[in-house]
Amino acid sequence: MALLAVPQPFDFELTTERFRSFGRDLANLSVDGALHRVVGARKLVGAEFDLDGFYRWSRGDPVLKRLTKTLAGFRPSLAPDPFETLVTSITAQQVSLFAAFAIRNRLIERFGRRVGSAYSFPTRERLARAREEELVAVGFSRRKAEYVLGLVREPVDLHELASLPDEEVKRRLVSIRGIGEWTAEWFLARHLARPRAWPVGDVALDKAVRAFYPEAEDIRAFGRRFDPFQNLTAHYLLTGARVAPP
DNA sequence: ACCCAGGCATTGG
DNA sequence: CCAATGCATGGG
Repeated sequence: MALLAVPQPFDFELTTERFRSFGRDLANLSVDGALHRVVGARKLVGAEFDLDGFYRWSRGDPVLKRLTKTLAGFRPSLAPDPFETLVTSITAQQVSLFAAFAIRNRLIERFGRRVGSAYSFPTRERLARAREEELVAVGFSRRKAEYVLGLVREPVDLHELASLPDEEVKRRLVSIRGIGEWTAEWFLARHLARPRAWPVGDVALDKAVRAFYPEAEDIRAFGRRFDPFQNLTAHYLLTGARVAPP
């Protein structure tokens, strides 16, 4: 971390808050204030977000104006690897993040590689050799185990998606069984850092938006007012709902 | 014993 | 096109 150049402003505690709020996270282990991560540190601290532009733009919205002050320096952490992003999202579909983290930790312990006090996330190659029963044993539903095993067999180059526009990324991801709009939007938001990603259908985002904007009706339509900062807005509302509720 | 939680595919109208 | 249903875990 000492050699990592992070743009200012930056608040380490706020940026890593999510890794501590839903139980222990084996792949993003927070110990004694230091964040241990095997690879991808720059992504992890959200270095590529345009916070200055967001803060200037947010002055026109009283809710975000307050949140950007309260959460000053919060850089949404990004997921460094596309495969890990998708598998992690599958674990989080429908269930609480407490349950998702527990299942994900068991997946990592079972199929990942231990590196010091942290673990590397299971590779696509390793999970390609996993059996459905083994995934069920760590807590996946049978259906979700099918999704993961189907994903590892998809002939798609997940790294190539980074070069495509938002809509094309979504189109390709949603064509994969087990990946719907919610998962695709979070991929755009948390892996590719696309400014306009807006995870419609997310129950936590839905609740956060309604908490801060009681007048909100359709969340998809409401997101347009945050253009072109939907991604940062979603993250500030979600974290705000936890640490600085209205 | 419920109910909810950062969805999705499947089925049936 | 939309409504109903099953899924499996963790916390309240």
